[in-house]
Amino acid sequence: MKQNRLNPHISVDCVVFGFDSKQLHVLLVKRDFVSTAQIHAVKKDLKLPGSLVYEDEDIDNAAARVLKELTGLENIYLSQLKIFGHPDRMKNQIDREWLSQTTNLPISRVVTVAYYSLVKIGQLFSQKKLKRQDAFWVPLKDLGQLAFDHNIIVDYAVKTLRLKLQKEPVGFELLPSKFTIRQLQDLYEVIIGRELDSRNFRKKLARLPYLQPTGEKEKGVAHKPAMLYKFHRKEFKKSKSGHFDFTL
Amino acid sequence: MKQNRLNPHISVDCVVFGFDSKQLHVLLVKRDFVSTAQIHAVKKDLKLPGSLVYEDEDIDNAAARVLKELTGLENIYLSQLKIFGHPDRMKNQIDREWLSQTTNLPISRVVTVAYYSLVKIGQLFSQKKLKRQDAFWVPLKDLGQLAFDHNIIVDYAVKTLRLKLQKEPVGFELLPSKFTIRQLQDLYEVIIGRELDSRNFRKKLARLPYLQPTGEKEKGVAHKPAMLYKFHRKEFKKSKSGHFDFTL
DNA sequence: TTTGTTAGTGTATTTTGTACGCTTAGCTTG
DNA sequence: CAAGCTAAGCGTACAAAATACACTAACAAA
Repeated sequence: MKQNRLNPHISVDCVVFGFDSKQLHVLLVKRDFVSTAQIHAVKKDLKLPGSLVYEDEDIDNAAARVLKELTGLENIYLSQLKIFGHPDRMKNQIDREWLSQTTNLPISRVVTVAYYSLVKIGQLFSQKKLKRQDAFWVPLKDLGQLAFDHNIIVDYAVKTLRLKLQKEPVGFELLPSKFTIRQLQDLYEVIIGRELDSRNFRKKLARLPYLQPTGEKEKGVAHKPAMLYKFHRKEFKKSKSGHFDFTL
Repeated sequence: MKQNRLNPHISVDCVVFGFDSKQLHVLLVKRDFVSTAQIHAVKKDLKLPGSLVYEDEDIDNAAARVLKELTGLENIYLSQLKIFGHPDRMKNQIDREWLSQTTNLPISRVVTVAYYSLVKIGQLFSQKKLKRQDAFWVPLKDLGQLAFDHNIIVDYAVKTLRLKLQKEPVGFELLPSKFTIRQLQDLYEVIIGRELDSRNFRKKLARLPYLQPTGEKEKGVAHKPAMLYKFHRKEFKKSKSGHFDFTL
């Protein structure tokens, strides 16, 4: 199943978000590339982890495989974001050169399927499985210019993340398994770009059956230590399958 | 721009929803097809309007073009739904035969980009531009078996429609430009699959700046005639760009 | 022991959701 | 032409949720 031919028409790209209790980051990989013209600045040589899919491979699987190959991340929930298929999205000469060098295939037009995902940042660097050391967390705020149309893809992913947050408590995916309320609130503030009242935030949380205190407390902080909480996935699923709201 | 080569790897398919004040319908087209083996039942020969994209064509444009070619529908807002790219999605022999007959291309694997859209049913049949008369509205409830993996695509589209309704007042797209509150409520009840209290429904509506009475009334009904309302798109956009909610 | 810093609780007010009953306008039917 | 049917449209009382705002508690560092 592995050593198949590559399908030179369809690729996948993954936008993986991480949160370090300060800001949102995106996982990028370095593009090794020797231009025929000149050597390019490092900033220009970052891209989303992505690649062509195999002729005989499901697209969703391809995304998971590529992410693993390029970053070592495994068993990550990837969600389809959107397809980017403008015929000119590869018009940049550098991009075309890179593609033909790395694939040895005649490339005419590549349609890419973008995926996005949320991970706890620790997960990446704690893993020994990192196959290549050229995967980086880059703060969303200073992404600089990426290869291909990857800036557009990231922008779209950020919007989608915000929308997603309007309906699902997806924030928990970005935090360690035990976290404080403050961490959760910081995360929400970063994503929605607005400050929240911590008292009302807590009040909302108190109603949730799927947020449970662990009994443990934070240690080594220079102030009153906070309670650590866990997200109970099973409880969440139970509570979710209830009513159904609508908007007019 | 038109008479380009077809890209035999990527197709588009459109799930177009319509509402006839009773139930939801999906727009389907007949597939003309002479099987080498036998003639198939009509039910089996319905499919979503869709086709391969041209080599040099933006995917979003392709969806609009195909929809127009197959159904006459034009200037419809199409939204990307999901990509369906399982390698076996074309394993059915009949589907393969049909494809190679209609395209005269060597087809190995086709990844399709599904789009969905909401239209007022009248719009289709009032148009003279209907190029082919083999486009039909079929009630969602009795779709029967469709070609390819189109049943899966429709199911996914229905789910997405429901989700969409949780965040945007997308219902107006399905009604004629002037409609009664009752029509709007019926629509919502069909989509969310639950009855709503009409008094509270009205109360919610009363707060919306973008729902405006026209002054006209229904005619020829065997009861008190209802006021006709309009959806004001500009007002809606204004009101939308305000706050930002989130879910925990 | 004092100081700085964040955790964590409480209350009053406003807004929104929910449940439910009655009157009104027009057509239909005897 | 009057009585009756049907859906429109309004109003009220109660519950739940969002919002605004102020203080005490626990720990580390100085």
